[in-house]
Amino acid sequence: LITFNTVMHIYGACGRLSDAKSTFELMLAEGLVPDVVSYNTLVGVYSSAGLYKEAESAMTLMKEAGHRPNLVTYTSLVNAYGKAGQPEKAEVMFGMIQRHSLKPNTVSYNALINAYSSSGNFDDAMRVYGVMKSKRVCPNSVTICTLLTASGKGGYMERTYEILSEAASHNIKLNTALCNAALTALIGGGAYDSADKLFVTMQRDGILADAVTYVLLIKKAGMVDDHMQAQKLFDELCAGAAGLTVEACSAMIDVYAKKGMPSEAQVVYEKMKMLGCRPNVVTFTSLLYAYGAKGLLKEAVSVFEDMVTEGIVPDIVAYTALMSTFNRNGHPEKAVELATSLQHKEVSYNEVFCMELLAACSKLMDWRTALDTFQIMQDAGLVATHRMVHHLLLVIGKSGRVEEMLKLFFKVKEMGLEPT
RNA sequence: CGCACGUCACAUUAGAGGU
Repeated sequence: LITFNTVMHIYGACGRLSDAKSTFELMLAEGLVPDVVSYNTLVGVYSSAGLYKEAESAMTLMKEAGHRPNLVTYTSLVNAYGKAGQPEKAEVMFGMIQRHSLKPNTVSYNALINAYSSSGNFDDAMRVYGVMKSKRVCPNSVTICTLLTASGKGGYMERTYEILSEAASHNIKLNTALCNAALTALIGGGAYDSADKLFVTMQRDGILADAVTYVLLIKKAGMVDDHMQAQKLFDELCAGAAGLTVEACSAMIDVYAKKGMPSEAQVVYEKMKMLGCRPNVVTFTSLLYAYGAKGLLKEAVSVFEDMVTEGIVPDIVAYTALMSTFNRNGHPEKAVELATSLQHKEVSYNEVFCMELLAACSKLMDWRTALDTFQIMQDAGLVATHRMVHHLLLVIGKSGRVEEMLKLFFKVKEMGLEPT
């Protein structure tokens, strides 16, 4: 039984949801009776993916089998809603914990705080933290880490130190993950000097920098235009004990991409392969961008092809980067063609992708495709933004279709998007 | 014999668009 539970968990951890589910079914077929942990694992697998509907039906399955959901089950569901970007529902689910006469513990509170953090709602994250303290539930280092992330995402970088002092007052020792979270908040808020200072403090206090720390520092170096420093850090990581990661390599390549140094990016790419670090879709996208931004269309396209040859499935970001390369290098028709060929594939459009497609339409004065794009967006349930609509109006207008343009203008207004 | 010990929930890092 424990073996099956563990296997399910492993599948879930690497995103292979259907394998996790079939393991559960296999378990039944083998005549084993799933226990509370089995069901919780199943709920947890779906929750981490933000699939709250599936998580809820797993809980229903659990009840039908005669098990009562426990604190772990409910906390998973709080997490499910958090991951789905629905903190209000997470809060409701949190309330269910008490309604079933269970007592939320530190992990439950952390999950709820993180639900608010993920959606950028720092105030509510802090509010829940306050409730947690008033109920005498002890915060731990995960709590502090989550709050730091919340402050960064919500744009309250200046509260970093205040939160760190919360850690001190609860006798929570700083660790690497905590410092990384603080560094992220500081760097995200542009407080580069403070970030440097914190890094010095880390070293002084013997808190080891890990691969995540290096990613942050490499990124920061890129942001202050110091690619030499970024490379130095990268070399340090390659040589050091922390271990090289794809994230670090991708970050390094991205620094060069943004600096317009594709050959240096290529060198990093070669080096990572030599060191046995496998490039992923992010790595390839950054490399592609490096070439595309420099006007090297052929090279960019060949990076894309290499990626596919390597058996890596391009995602929506990779496709968008390729489209943008076409657009920037005088081939908007290829961008449109690419988008058209995607209609049969398993990629879901997002707003960025649609904007890039619109940019192509605009260059081609292709108002029909532009309107189609808008329709596809609606069908996909994406909300129309002002930027999107402005772009669209311009394309149609510039194509000389005043009637269609006006029609759209009023249609959008009716949809509830007030003209600015 | 006792004790300890295995499976479930929470946090930090990389890529694309700008009227």
